[in-house]
Amino acid sequence: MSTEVQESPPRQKALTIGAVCKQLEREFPDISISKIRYLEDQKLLAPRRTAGGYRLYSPGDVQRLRTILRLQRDEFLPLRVIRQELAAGRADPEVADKATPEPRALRRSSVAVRGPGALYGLDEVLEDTGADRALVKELEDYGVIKGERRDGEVYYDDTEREIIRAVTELKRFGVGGRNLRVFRTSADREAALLEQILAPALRSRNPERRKEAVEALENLAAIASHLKHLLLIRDLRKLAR
Amino acid sequence: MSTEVQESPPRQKALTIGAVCKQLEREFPDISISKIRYLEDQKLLAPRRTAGGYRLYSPGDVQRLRTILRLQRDEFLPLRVIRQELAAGRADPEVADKATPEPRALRRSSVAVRGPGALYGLDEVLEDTGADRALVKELEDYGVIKGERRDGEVYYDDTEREIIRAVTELKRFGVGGRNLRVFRTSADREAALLEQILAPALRSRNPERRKEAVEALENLAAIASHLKHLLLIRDLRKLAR
DNA sequence: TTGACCCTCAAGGTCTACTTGACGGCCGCG
DNA sequence: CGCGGCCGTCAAGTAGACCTTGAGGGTCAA
Repeated sequence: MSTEVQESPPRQKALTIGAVCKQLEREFPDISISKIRYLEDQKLLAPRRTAGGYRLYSPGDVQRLRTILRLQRDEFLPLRVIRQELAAGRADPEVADKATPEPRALRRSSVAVRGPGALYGLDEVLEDTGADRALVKELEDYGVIKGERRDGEVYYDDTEREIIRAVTELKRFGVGGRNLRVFRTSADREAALLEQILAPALRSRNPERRKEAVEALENLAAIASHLKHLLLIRDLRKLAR
Repeated sequence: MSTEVQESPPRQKALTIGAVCKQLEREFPDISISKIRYLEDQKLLAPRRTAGGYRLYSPGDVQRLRTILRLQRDEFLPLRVIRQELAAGRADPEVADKATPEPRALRRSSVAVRGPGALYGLDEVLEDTGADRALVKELEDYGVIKGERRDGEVYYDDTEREIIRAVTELKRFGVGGRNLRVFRTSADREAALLEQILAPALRSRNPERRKEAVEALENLAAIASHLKHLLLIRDLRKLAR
């Protein structure tokens, strides 16, 4: 319940890389110094440094590392996905949590900016989302979705299908039509913001750099989505009382 | 257990490998004949064969293949683990069931509009998120977070702490200061929208109704967050070409 | 019989996740 | 101050997972 707050500065709890390694090797036998450094190289960690360049890991850093190793060992997640999960704050730092209702909820990589490319026919999408034809038309008119015309048929990708699903649900609550513009314009504005930041790299002729930029974009998107979510909650809490 | 095939009609839907491939390439664009053969090589499939050696896939085989591909794409499981899951009968072969009463249980990152619960001291938050004091001050000045003053100390709730964390990460990418206003104003606008819809119920004197309204608010917030996320991805895909 | 499809098997490619080694600097203790 | 034990970067190498390719040849249905 009450959060005990300690007064004095018990800061100073930072460890060197070797100490971290020793501390974790009981729980994760295949840890190593080089591996920890590698994880940093992959942008999964960012410990602070001493003047001389030594890495110093705070308890928070160590906890983050523990989470990374657990996701890797128990959930088999690739580092690229772990990075996004962490950026989006979607990873529970709790370890000894009580029963998880579902051992493994579907976790569809939620920030796949490079599309997988699966396409769905219109009827399939309608069936699947419970939307009606008029709604889809409306969304197309608003330019929210576009579909891909191919020999007389329209196909939608998975993001579009999910958009249709979400909008259908919102409609059941009475959010529809022009109200959706609120969402659209804010998304557009954020995209513009992110583009502005990454524009040079995205247009680089060096494919290496472009790949990095797309990855950064995915990470930024994950964090941005998370932030928006949090801000909305913050607003709604005020509302709810 | 002879492989006697009766003349009876309701069977005989076996497909050749090419046909299977064609059937699945909509849902799984990176499927290929060689990949299907590889999966068999890895003991994940065992279709029956014609006298001449051709593989013949029953509907059950195809379903199994679909499960494999889904576990691989959505759950990131390595083939070794998928093989075990299948052997243990632990994989759900059902996907196309239309009997979902509520279209979809949304259980994404929690939308706990009520109950903040724990409070965290400033130092704790700084330690934990890697933020610096100036950033927190800035966020307070912008009115994004507020903290709770209590006998000379400032405390933050978990949402605020996560906001600080997210903003800190964004900053590492070069998103800072006035750019954050984009996020803030869009969150505010959405909150206003949701309030407008639920205002009567929220202000009701009937506690039952108010409770319902808060629940609806949480649902709406979850869907709205998801939608924003999808829209952002849609925009970014265009960006990333 | 013919052309599209399928077979196996060996070799090779690409990607992720590290490890190794060379060369050198930092840190604290006596 | 100097010594031994950690720590730093960087380039190169390794191991395994997951497929693809290509050669050489057989099967199937019209």
